[in-house]
Amino acid sequence: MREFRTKARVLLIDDNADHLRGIKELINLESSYDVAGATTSANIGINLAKKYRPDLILMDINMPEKDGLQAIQEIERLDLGIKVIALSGYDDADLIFRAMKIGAKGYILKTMASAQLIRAMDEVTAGKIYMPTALTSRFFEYFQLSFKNETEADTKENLLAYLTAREEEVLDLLTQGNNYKGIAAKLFISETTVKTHVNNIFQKLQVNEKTQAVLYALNNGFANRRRIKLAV
Amino acid sequence: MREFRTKARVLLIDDNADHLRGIKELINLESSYDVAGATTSANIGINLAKKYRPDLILMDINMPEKDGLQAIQEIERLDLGIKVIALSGYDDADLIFRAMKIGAKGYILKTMASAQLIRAMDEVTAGKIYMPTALTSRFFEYFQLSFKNETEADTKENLLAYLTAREEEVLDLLTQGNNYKGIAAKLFISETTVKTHVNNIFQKLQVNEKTQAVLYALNNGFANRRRIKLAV
DNA sequence: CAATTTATCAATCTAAAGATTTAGAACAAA
DNA sequence: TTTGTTCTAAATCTTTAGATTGATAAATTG
Repeated sequence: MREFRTKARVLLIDDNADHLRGIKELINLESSYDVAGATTSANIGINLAKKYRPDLILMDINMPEKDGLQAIQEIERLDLGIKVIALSGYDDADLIFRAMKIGAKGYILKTMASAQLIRAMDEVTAGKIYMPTALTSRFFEYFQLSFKNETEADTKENLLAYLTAREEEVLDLLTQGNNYKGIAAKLFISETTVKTHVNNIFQKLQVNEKTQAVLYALNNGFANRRRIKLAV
Repeated sequence: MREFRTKARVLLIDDNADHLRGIKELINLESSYDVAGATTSANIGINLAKKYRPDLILMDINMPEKDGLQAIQEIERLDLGIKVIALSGYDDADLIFRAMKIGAKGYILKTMASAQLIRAMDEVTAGKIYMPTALTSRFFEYFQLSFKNETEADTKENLLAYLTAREEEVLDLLTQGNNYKGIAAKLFISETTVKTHVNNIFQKLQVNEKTQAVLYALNNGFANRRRIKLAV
């Protein structure tokens, strides 16, 4: 499959010149990829990325001069569709989490076999996100730990459950910053009715002002359920 | 390696009786596992989990009676150290995300080869978290999408930067649900001073009420910076 | 040093929020 | 059918919130 496409062009960024040379040779052995450039400087790497628009970047994230994670973020913000694979010496869960958060398409340890790197390059080139099984496990442990507190908070009774459908609508509009007049207009009801609903909401949530109701809602999974909070 | 340990005990929960039987036979063929129980009811399954304390649970998460995700969450809350692998008919990113969020140790599609299931069971029994490569990619796409808005939001000017130290203090107390009297008491200043600060905050954040200022603060990385928001 | 920013406070408004009581209509459940 | 819940609304009242103007002292900056 790979054989039938144009060779993917790869940019290498690693402050360790020896390692850089090693990867370069490894990739040159692979018929599917061309090394479009190689540099030991993150800043130069970012400029090369802009200039040569490679398909793929292998980025060492443990560099002294400039943080590799920051470099990845800058490249992602350019929005050039360049896929970045993070290379790291450490299987640190926080590093993995942060790299994936900012948009790395893969995360490989330098100690891993070259086959693993090629596998990652193949998958990422094919539009997928790739991470070795061992690191995936590491990532998820960290991920689940982040949610643990929140999940425990869920254990306590959620007063939002007592709200009626209409009260939820009103509260939802409150969490969007509306005042009572605005809510009345949007729901086509009178402002006094809104006040009635709001007072009922206060009773049920055991608060006595708008802002507190909104804060309760946001802290207890209401409204923008699109937003998932990660306590890290 | 597995041969030298006691057989791990597995509880099966799947509303589809045929599928349940299939998995049971599959596991019986595996010398490393014993089926400790099998049921088509999530509720009965939870009770069996309490009673028999299996090492592992294979939980179908697409059940009509009770949501499998909810069942996983209940089992996690029991904190019995039972590892749960989610079985699903769908490779839906949101389902995967939610299952892993609440603590599933693995996620396997029913359509996957039995070897995949055994692999997952082996890994999870060994204390790791396991997800097939294809699903991992799916998960991370969703994960990165969640963070994209936030990253972009960072790009736009953050009006919070214009606040003075005192104004930040006042805003912080606002985001904790205090009214002006409360803030005055906590900062040992008069209520009119609080009002002055609040009015200045409004100017700078370009809003005109307390709740909106609080919402702006929460949506723009103010205060609880421990919390990372995942816009999903 | 002069100018600016920041933090403090008062007084005075208007507008909005919040509490409380009462009540009719629609609807579902017992 | 009766009972209960939900949604609607008005009237009334008290309390906050919010806008505006003006003023002082301290700290900062040019």
